[in-house]
Amino acid sequence: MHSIKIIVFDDNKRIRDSLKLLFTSHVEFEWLGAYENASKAVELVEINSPDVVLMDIGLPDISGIDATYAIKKKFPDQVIMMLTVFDDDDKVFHAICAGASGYIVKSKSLTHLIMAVKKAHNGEAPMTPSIARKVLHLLQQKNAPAEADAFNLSDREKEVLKNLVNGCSYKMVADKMKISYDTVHTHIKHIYKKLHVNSVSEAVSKALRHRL
Amino acid sequence: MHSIKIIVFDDNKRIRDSLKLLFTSHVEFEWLGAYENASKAVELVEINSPDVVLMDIGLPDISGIDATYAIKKKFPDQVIMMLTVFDDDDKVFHAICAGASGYIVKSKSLTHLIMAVKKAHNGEAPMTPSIARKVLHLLQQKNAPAEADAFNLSDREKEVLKNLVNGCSYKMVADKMKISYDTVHTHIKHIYKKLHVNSVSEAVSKALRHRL
DNA sequence: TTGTCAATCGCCAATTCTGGTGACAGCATA
DNA sequence: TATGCTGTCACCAGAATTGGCGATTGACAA
Repeated sequence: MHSIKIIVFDDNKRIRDSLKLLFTSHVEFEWLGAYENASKAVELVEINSPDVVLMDIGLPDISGIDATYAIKKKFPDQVIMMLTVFDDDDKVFHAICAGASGYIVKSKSLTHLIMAVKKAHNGEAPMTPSIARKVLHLLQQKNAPAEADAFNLSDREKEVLKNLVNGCSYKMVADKMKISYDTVHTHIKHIYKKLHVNSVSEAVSKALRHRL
Repeated sequence: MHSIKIIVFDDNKRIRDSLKLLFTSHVEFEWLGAYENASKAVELVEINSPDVVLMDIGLPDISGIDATYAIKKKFPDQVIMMLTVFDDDDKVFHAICAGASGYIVKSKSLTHLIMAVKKAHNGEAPMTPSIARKVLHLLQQKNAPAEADAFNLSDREKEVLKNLVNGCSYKMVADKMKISYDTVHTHIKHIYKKLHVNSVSEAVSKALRHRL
């Protein structure tokens, strides 16, 4: 198995130096260089074709997150590991959405870092447990259970609403549910009362927002 | 710091026994017992008030995921760690949505398990990197970038659409955007052509689905 | 300069939606 | 038994939406 090519973007010279020392002293790695800002990140990745990119988040000029977006856009399979002192929800969230493959805080030991880079290169997603926790919470939030019951819609009403969400007109709903147009009308009137809305568009957006 | 109380749900006797041996031989833990099915999980948790629940996924009768839902519903802060041989996307996904605080595969060493339980108890979210990768992918999917450009909507059209999504009528949109009713009408006609729809409800659901 | 396109506005007719007031059967529950 | 809820259906009038047909302006590219 050949060596893992590493490139680094970090504005802190001390960290660049210590990373260089770390990776050049391990034969499993090939050091491609470290850069203090990510403004030329895409070109550098293109030229050097690293196996793993180590990216700081709080970069001047272009943020590590934007750089990650840019790199991922051009090289979707590029492995990028976020390496940072911050671990606030928002940063973590955006980094992940940008396509980061791993996320470890700088306070971790250097052996941890070595392991993490190997894992990332291996297609896994190393991250500190505290980060993992944030990620779990984010995912849980994104998939909060339906709040359908809160509005107390009857089964039939839910069915009508579902069809509305799918873009059906009154007639089409009537057709699909094999009931008369006027019944659909009645159901919808009830739905409107319960959801406190008064148009299909409001009902649809409320339904989707509350995952009914 | 007092000992961490552990309760286990796993249908495999061999595993129950080895977990018992493991945790009773470490003073940091207090062994509350192991059960082969989760049908009484909620009551058992209520009676024993464990610090950490170890839950197998592939349980007979009631699945570990359902049990997790049930426990979390009654005790939202309960720490539950999934302990399983499976790591397919779907199971992982559902376990997380159910509220699992950690997710490690059984193949990991016992020392790993001990560490993981401690971390989970400490509010972190231990998970094997391969699981973490799945979680990242799930989150990335859930937040896929807007495909707005695909439909080629102009800025103004996007703005109108946004207002429709918020449940505005033509009149309200006109008001908000300080343009005439007929202009709104025209914009909407263009939007309908571009999105290949012919009603607000369809447009709204398409917009929300594609995160425009 | 010509053509294209976004953004603005207008009018008209057909269709659809909305809100109101009814009605009736069935089912559960108090 | 009475009451309430769900689900079904009907009619009406006013409001909103939809799909045509236009039009003018300004910006930008061929």
